[in-house]
Amino acid sequence: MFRIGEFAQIAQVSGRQLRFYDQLGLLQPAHIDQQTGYRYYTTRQLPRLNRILALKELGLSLEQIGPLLKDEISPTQLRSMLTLKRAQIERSLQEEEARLRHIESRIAQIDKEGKAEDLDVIVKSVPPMPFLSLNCACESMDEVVRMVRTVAAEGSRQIKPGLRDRLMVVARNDVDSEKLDLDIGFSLTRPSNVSVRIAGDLVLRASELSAVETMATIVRPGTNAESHTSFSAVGRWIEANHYEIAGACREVFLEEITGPPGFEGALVEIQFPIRKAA
Amino acid sequence: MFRIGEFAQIAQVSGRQLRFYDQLGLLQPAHIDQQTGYRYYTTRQLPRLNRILALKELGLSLEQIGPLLKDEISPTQLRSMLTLKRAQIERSLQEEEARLRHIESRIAQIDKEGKAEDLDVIVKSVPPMPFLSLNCACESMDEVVRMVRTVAAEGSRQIKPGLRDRLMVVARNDVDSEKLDLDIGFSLTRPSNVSVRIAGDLVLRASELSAVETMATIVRPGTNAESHTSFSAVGRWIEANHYEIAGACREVFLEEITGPPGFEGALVEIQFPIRKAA
DNA sequence: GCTTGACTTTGACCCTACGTCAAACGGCCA
DNA sequence: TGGCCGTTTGACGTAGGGTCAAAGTCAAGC
Repeated sequence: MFRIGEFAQIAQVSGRQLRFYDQLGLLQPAHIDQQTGYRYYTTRQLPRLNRILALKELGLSLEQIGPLLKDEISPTQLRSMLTLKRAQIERSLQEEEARLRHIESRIAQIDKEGKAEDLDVIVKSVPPMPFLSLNCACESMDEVVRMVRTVAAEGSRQIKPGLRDRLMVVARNDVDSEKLDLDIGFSLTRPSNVSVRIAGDLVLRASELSAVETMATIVRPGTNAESHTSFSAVGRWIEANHYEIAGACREVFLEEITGPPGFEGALVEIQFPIRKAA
Repeated sequence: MFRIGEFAQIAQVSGRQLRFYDQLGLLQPAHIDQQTGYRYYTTRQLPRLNRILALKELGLSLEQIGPLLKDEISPTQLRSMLTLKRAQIERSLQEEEARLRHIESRIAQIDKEGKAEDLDVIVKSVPPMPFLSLNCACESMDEVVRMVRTVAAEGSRQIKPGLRDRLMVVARNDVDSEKLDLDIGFSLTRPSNVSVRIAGDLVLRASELSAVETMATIVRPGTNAESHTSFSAVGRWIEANHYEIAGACREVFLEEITGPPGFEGALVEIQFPIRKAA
């Protein structure tokens, strides 16, 4: 019969831990003095405690361990618990590895360039959303800019605020042909079949933007002139983290476009659908 | 100006999270209505929020992230934080990998043998401790048993209880020669220079058992006849978990030896110093 | 027998990074 | 003006204990 301190020393755990396990019913003392409340343990309880510790080492929670201590537990049940846990560990291993690559690429970037530009790339998922857009194949960036401003202006005027959500540009990057093949329009707060006529034969038509589960995004402040740095930041990030581009890039205008041409102040979120590289 | 819900939706975080970051001072709303307490956010705060999320993704705690958001933070400081974190992740990666190997070996064992025997092997570290022992090279297990019982009996009689701790047998496994080269004696609760004479020329002399940082241990109940299964369980465990034996095996008698010869009821902890295999 | 110091008890609060729930109040649309 | 959703603060919960406090116990030395 040992008091809790000595038993704790033998088993290399803390007294607090033993009291905790007692409280959870995982390991009850062999005897409790009714007068003093002192817990007394015997060496016969060491195997049980060690089994608890061993299962804990495997990553199981104390709650999961409880049932596994009963004698009538079958190897099959134990096996299935372990298999479950294995899957969990494999997942978390991959996450940790990703984190590690991630950090290493940041450190390398700091060493190389003196700063970490792509610190602001974050991964998110987007739900499907109704989209009211115009397809246009532009020849130049200037043409894109003019078209976006036109759509923005007409959209703001003709789509009622309760339906209109945010101005977006979606690349139809089938192949990087000479032309910029874009969908320019507004996401909607709810499905709708309206169409909006702009300047003659240009019409915004309803469609749906599909959901994307993993999307590398960056919020870019400032002018178009600097946009390439944001794009390259995302590109580096994607490469450094072993992803690859898996779809059409989107640009979401987070603010209404106001002021002089060029979108100088507008915050834009650039979104790249990605998937883990093979 | 967005209310918290819309801003949360844009940034793909929960409102609770934004309030929490506000409370920590990580991200304060652009404006708070003094009448209603409503928080209002603008797109200008998205970059800061994204930086928080990105750093969190790297595994930094919110507390660590706080200072990194200040503009005057130098890339050097950032680099050192990241390097620190990298080391942490590398450690936890190794632990997870060990856990995974561990689990897989258990699953394999269940599949092969229908049960998991080495579930009770646990790793601990032991501090250095004073030791009062007799070296003896025995020819047979019978001789070992007799000698251990003699030492146990004499030790119990001659070493005062306050000083005497536990009966131990330490293998001097220089090479596995024919003879069993053992130290048999008692660990002591404090350093001492006493020596104890047993039966003529046999004398227990004081020494010190060195500390061992990683020790694979198992508690074996029952008779010597079954001891080999415990040894082999530890052996399999060591192999499956990519360790190797790194020193002399110890056996610690967790109970006083009483009753008829053979240690039938005595619980013994077997300890193997181990190190990670190359 | 008494003192002293080491040990043990219960209880409470702390940690991360929020999720969940409740009661009360604000904003917006028909 | 009612209804409905959104927002506020506050409290409580999570896993696995660590740490601390006040009060009671044990064993050894004198």
